[in-house]
Amino acid sequence: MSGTEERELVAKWRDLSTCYNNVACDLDRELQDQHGLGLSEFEALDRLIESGQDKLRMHELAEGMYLSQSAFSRTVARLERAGLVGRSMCMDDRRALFVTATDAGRSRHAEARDTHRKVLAHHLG
Amino acid sequence: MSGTEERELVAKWRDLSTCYNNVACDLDRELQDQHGLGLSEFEALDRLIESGQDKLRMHELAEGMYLSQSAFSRTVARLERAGLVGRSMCMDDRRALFVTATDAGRSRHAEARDTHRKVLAHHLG
DNA sequence: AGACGTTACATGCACGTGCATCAAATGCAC
DNA sequence: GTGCATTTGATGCACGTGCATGTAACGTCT
Repeated sequence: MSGTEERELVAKWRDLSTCYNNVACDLDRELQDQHGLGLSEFEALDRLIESGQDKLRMHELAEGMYLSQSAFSRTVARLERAGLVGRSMCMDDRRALFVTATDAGRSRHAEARDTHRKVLAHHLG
Repeated sequence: MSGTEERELVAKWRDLSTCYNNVACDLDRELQDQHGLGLSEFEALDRLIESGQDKLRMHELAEGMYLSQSAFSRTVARLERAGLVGRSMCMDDRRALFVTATDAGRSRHAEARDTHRKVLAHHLG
């Protein structure tokens, strides 16, 4: 690999990193300040509601979210503690848990959604 | 903003997020396993050495690194504890500290640099 | 049925991070 | 000069994360 290629590669990585961190930082701050939601909390709530399903297994909801299993488990626990989602037993498979959005969760999501989209539009639009 | 535009925006953000996390995760793991360096530690060391300067003020080195001042301070502290950089007083401004790479720091960087570039090439090449 | 590996979630722990704050040195106004 | 805001870097604290592990409920194979 030539020095020029290397420098381009590193520059590309720094751009990616800078861009991601700018958006994530801004997003987290806005969601936290205006709606009391962390970024991963919003992301989980958003995926749950946008899925169209009224209940999803933990494992299904976790798919595609860049969080470890433990981090995701705690994220849902925080959402539950805040009254935004509920967890219920799954009778087909008693190891699994269903996650459902509460009314409070739906309305909080509706509010936060605008903030989320606005920040994204500002950075990526 | 139309629903289509929104979905595109969210999709773009998820792509960015996914891509960044994949690279960062892989990079951190490889650097940690093979060279005992965290990602932010490598990044700081890399910027210090690639700067061409043999010493930089903390504040200068921190520029462009997506870390809070406190996180950066601790990152350099870890590098110092590992013997990879040294900190020395700056006589022009006695608040400031100079950071310099040690020989151990330079050789560790030389080793880790290949790993770093290889991971970047694999993901972004 | 019994044994064993696998899957789904939760939890103890160590660690890196950001925020707020602190101490010290500097610059600036007067 | 004195006073005060600003800058530089360190630190206490709370918190989110990943890793390893634990627990319980599957599935499979004999």
